[in-house]
Amino acid sequence: MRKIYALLDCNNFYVSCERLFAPGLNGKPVVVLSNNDGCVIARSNEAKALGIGMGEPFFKCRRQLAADKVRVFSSNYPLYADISHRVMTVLARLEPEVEIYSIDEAFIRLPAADPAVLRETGRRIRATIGREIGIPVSIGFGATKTLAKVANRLAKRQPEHGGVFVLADREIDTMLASVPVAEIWGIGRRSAAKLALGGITTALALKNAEDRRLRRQLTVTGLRTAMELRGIPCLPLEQCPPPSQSITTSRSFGRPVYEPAELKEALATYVGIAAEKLRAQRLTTGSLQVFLATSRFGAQQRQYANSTVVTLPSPCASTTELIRHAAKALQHIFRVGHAYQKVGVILLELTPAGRLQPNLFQAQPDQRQEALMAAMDTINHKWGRETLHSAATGLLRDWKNRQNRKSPAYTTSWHELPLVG
DNA sequence: TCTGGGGTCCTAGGACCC
DNA sequence: TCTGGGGTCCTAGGACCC
Repeated sequence: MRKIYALLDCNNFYVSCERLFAPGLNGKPVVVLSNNDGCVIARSNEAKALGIGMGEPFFKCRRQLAADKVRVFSSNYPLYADISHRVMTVLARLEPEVEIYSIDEAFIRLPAADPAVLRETGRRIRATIGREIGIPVSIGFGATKTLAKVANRLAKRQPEHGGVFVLADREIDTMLASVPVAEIWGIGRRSAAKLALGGITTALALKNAEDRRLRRQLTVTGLRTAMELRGIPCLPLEQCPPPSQSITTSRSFGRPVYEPAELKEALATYVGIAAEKLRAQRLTTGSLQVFLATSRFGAQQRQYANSTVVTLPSPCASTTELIRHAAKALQHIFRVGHAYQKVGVILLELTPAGRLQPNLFQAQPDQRQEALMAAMDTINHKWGRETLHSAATGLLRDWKNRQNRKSPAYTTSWHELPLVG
């Protein structure tokens, strides 16, 4: 049976989450900042209308934001993750074939049908999520994932469609002619520039471009995108997420850091978070990469960035053991005198826990360690991250980043429940 | 003063092997 | 002294995504 794809996308997701618990923000300009209050990463429509750009550094637009009375929030990921989960749960109840693609997007696959029928399906999903969760969403339908993305963009940009748009076969070319090629999913800045040299500036021109040339200029990924625009599905619906291949944790510091002791504390903290994610997915890591860097900006100081990979003696998921290896790796790449801006860790070679290849010299995995980690995860899950943490992560933690405008964790912390009246 | 964090996939080129 | 061809694996870097 012929299938059709839909993309559901939460409108201005982080801003919509903030508005859920502060309805006074509806109709007002609102933005949400990235970690460390660095850049603007979500904007309400009112904020977009004021000309605030996506990814704009906060320090550059700070005065404009204040002058225009824009409400500014630090990002509150526990809140957004929880609301996302609720939206996806409702969607999964309504539709059997769903791929959760990101925190605010999901692909749906459903039997092909008359555009009017699809439109009705879209409206029903949209209304149900709006009623039960309170998050506004847009839904676009198309013959492939890439076309569904295009349809979603039209649903969002053209209010007359009421948030739902079906890209019917006969109007595809007319629509694609009006879409700049850079806005197609999978075509970034670099590819768009390459294509422009050959006169390809619209999605329609990409659709009609010659295969050999696409293959050469943009590799198979570019060719796949063009095929998808032609209505030939090349990207499958991934209903169960494939297991992670790597887990990264890193943060920018709130101020430049010079002291190795502070770097070590920060690194231990991130290793602890990464290891917790690792255990939550029931994985172990076979090697880890430690990296550190000075700021990419500010030409006045010397820049330095380096990284190193450590292979572990045997696969491991213990915070304390990983901290030990990471600290040793850090010593290798640390150079005195630099103004460091960030440090981080990547866990690699992830394999399912339980089927360990034990080290020849270590008869069996350390069961006391495992029990300790399990207890720590349980406590932290119940009482909040880092209720219990390794002493290596420090007590003073003066290096921590800034988050001066954070809303409460309304739905995930007993201490921060919203008050009524 | 102040510029995020976490991922995936693809390719070219080098090392190594037979 | 000169001279082949085919294959795998690994890594770094580029590009893209949200």
